[in-house]
Amino acid sequence: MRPPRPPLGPPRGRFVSAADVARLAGVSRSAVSRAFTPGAQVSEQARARILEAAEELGYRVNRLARTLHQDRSDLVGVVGGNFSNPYISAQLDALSRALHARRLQCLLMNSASGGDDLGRLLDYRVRTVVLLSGAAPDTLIRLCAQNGARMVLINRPRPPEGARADLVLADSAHGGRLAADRLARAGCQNVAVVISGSRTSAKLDRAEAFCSEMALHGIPVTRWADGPNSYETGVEAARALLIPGDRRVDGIFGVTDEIALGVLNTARFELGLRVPEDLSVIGFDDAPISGWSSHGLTTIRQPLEALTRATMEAITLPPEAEPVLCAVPVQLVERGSVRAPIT
Amino acid sequence: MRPPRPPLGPPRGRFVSAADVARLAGVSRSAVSRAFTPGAQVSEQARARILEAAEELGYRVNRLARTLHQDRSDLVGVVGGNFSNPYISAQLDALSRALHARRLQCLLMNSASGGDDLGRLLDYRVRTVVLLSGAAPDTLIRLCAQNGARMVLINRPRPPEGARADLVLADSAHGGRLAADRLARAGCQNVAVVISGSRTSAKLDRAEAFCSEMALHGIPVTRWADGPNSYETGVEAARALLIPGDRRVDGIFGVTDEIALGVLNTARFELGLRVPEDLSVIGFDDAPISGWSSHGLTTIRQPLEALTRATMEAITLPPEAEPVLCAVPVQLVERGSVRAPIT
DNA sequence: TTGTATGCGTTATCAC
DNA sequence: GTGATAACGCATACAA
Repeated sequence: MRPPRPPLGPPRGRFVSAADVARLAGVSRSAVSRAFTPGAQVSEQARARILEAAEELGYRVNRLARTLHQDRSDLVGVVGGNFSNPYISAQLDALSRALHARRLQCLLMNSASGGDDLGRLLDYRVRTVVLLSGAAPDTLIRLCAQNGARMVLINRPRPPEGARADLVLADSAHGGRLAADRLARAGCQNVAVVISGSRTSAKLDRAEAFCSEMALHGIPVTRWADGPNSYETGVEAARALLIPGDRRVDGIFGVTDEIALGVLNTARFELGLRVPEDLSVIGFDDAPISGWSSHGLTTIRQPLEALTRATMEAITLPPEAEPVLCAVPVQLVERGSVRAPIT
Repeated sequence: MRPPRPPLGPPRGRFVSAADVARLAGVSRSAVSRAFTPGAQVSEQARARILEAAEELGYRVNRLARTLHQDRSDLVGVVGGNFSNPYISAQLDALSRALHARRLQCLLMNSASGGDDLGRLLDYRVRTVVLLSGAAPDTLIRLCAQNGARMVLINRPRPPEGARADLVLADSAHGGRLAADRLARAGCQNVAVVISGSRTSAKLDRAEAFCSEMALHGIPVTRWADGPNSYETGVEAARALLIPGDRRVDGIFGVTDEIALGVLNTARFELGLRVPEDLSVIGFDDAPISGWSSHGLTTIRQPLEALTRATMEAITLPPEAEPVLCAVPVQLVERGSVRAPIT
């Protein structure tokens, strides 16, 4: 039992409650509640007195308690594995802005921090879980289904049959083909694709489509798949793939821009190759830094705005709505890291 | 009034509650509560039955309701203005990991999304608010104080007298001096400092210290302050500052790495200057991409680990503990964008 | 060890 | 328009 705190006293490490405000304003708790509920019936006079008291005390409606009563919070769980990845961080920036605009809150979870306690998001009664990276663990899928929370997977592997999840997918296959065609047009004779070892399906899809398309062109493809989705992976791949010789690799597709930038920089500054004269490099994502003049990376762009818009649509669907599938088109962005087409 | 849902029925858009579990396990609700409270008294037998039922239903303790009872959540509000900034995103990545390790949750707020509704964080009864960018609005400071929430400011302006906030500050003044001394040793005769227009005190401090130190060396400094803390700001500053002439600027200090990279790239690729031969560039932060071989930016490093550790210490302090001030040392990192010292 | 009763801060329902 | 009262899901003091 806590002692009733004097209305104007110093903070005691406790949050101000509606009861505190009611006491100061000389009204009942329900009146305070109504004053903060849009469309509720309160006299203008009482309302003003209440708001004044609230302002004085620094009162804020406890949305946790409100959620209790409504069984649906305005929290959205956002899961990512590496927020310093240039594309992920751009995604997060755009998504958090968009959530904020719809008055939803972003409960962030870094899945890189070990044990997949992603289920903990449900402890906070998130209305939706959004996955930016990693595969959706079966336990999480089941947990969301059992608790009626929506799930939005962005460029993630398609979950097992019967799992209810919204899918936002950039057109990986088309992107992979675009990359392949571009390298072919550049006259590449011996190309490689660098995939991270994590083998997320979106990245695999990009690589698969790239390989199939290259097969049509009759151009051999070396596959390099190891390590996380990171710059260092690109660095190591470049060191391994770009060994001098008469059949040296002359074109590389990195399945993410971060990987491609690792390849690009290693080729240029460590191995002394000229890009695009000696080596053509193409990426996938179109992260902001890819356009910097220090890189000039030709890449397959996943438009961030479209991705974010589709994500927000799925997020704001009512819990019982059928899952949606949203395909986001991609496009080639020329920047100069691939040789000009031969005519 | 909702109908009691069949234990194994399909999800009805509602979260599973302890009552549901109790029903299935044939025990009271309190027993369920105890089974999930570490150190509570439950028979091993009941406990097993309860956990099994919980597993089957996909039950998760509602931490929102638990918070209600404890008046202290494990939510930490994290405020940033631009998550795609290379240093901020690295900070966020490290911080979210560290929070997760202490079983705290990260409630993210993007302050760039307009109206400073930062007060909304308190609606979720966050135990602490962490500011990564922007200045702390007075209203937020007051709100936190009145509600007994801690506040941690990372490289932010010192709040008004009497405001209780933990401060984590990299040694801006020392960093600014280090930058100045380094450019002086490189033989620069005419330097500039590029500050963002946002004028956060940490950035101003860096610039001030730089200017004072340069004055000691008798080297004139041009100040350029406009635009946000972004790459483009560096680009525009470079275009404006690096006009050809016999007294051209031969050294530039960018108060953040992102700005410095904008300067560096513009000088190299747009203006055709050689760095460091024609122009020395030095930054502040040591973002991961500054070390990439495409940049090789000499910079003042704020060690991320120390920053994060200090932040976590402040975050985990009890609400009533006195505010702490933690100074984080900085150091010069040589990478080649500044000319070798003249002897 | 177990269940009952109470309180946490809120909203919704109900008399007045 | 207003105030009492009953939920909401949980933890806990207390009784059994």
